[in-house]
Amino acid sequence: MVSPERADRADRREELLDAADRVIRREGPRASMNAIAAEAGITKPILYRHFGDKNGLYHALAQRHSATLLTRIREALGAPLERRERVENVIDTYLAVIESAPQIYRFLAHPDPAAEGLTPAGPLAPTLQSIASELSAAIAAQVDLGPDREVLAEAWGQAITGMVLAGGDWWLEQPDFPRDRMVQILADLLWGRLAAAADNPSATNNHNGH
Amino acid sequence: MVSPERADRADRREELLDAADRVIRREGPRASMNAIAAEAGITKPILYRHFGDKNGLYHALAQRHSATLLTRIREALGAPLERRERVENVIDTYLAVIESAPQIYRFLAHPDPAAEGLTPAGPLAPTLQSIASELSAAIAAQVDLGPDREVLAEAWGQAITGMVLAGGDWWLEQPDFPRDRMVQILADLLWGRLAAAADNPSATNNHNGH
DNA sequence: CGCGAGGTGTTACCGTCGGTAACGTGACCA
DNA sequence: TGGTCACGTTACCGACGGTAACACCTCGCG
Repeated sequence: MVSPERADRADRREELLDAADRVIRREGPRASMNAIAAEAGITKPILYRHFGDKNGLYHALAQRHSATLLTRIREALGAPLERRERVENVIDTYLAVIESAPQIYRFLAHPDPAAEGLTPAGPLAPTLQSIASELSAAIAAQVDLGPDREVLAEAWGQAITGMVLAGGDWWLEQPDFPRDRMVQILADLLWGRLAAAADNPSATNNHNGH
Repeated sequence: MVSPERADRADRREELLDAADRVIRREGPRASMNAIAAEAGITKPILYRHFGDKNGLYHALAQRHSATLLTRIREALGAPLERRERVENVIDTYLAVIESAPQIYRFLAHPDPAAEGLTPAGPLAPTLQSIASELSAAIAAQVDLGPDREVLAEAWGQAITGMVLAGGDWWLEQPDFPRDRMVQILADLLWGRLAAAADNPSATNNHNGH
């Protein structure tokens, strides 16, 4: 074989994940097992020996990337800042990551739902579920929300994750849209700016209209 | 043929959509064209003659359901209420719909991304994109947001849609969780309750900690 | 040295899916 | 009667996820 020296199995696994990473970066989250195998210079059965099935590979690959993302989010969540700055920090961290590797991010956030099927743990991808949990825990620990603390924190964790997800998806497609501006927009939304703003004086459609 | 009288083509199309609807309700959004054809008592090529491809069928089916959803959302967005009540009304409308037919809703919100591929128009499903647009338009028309009005409205439309989507997904899986309570939780979030709440006095992890 | 064991790799296949080509069949109309 | 046209079929294609079966290479051990 051309491969010079063969490392042990764990290293080999990392090589395969590198190959999968390259293919997904190039072709998006719908890369086929054949394509990944070809990129690695081998054929399908080897992939299956290492990862069981496509979900196994995707799971391994997702863990790899989400580990760093989760770590950074966790840091941002625990940073000794005022709450507004902390929230901005978390959002900025997320947006920075998805900006730096959009294809990989798409793979993490919008995985091909084929074949995994039964995920009763909600339609958020596993990585985002982890983020949501982290967020819920941080809210419950840091904010005084009264007796409904736990439920509120959990629901809000999910909702905020979905909010930043959708906002980030949209932002990625806006050309020349500064990241810090998007952070402000999302933080402002969370800060109730929509609720606090005045009615539009020239409104034609609101309840003052007619 | 067993079919007694054959209606004209448009009616036939509705019959096929009914069949697809039944299959999706039973098997979820991943129903195969074969299964749908079988449910309708015919074979695949007829489906393809009517709908072009799988996306055509899905699109037709989505329009059918999203039409009513969009109408109701639009009504709620234009209702002559105070803003908070209007927002609650919109969220409640959405949650009521997804509660009444979860499988259909999942089909609308989380379609099988196979084969449609190139949707550079964002990862929100088409139906949700419509909702987001509607929402953005309503915000831009009704709320005084200063010079950044349009950008804010568009970004918030996406973000709020994602927020309610993720929140709704989570809520669907909580047993015995009253809908109006979830509406309040989401509206409170939009109203900045997270931002306004006090720090948790017994916090171990916040910036007062050490 | 011979020889089995086990890991690495292959080819060739299966079932399913979305999608299509080619053909049959009936009603309707000049 | 013969032609046309829509409705329906069977049979197929290529791509996919996944697997069985076999080849090779190397290493430890008598």
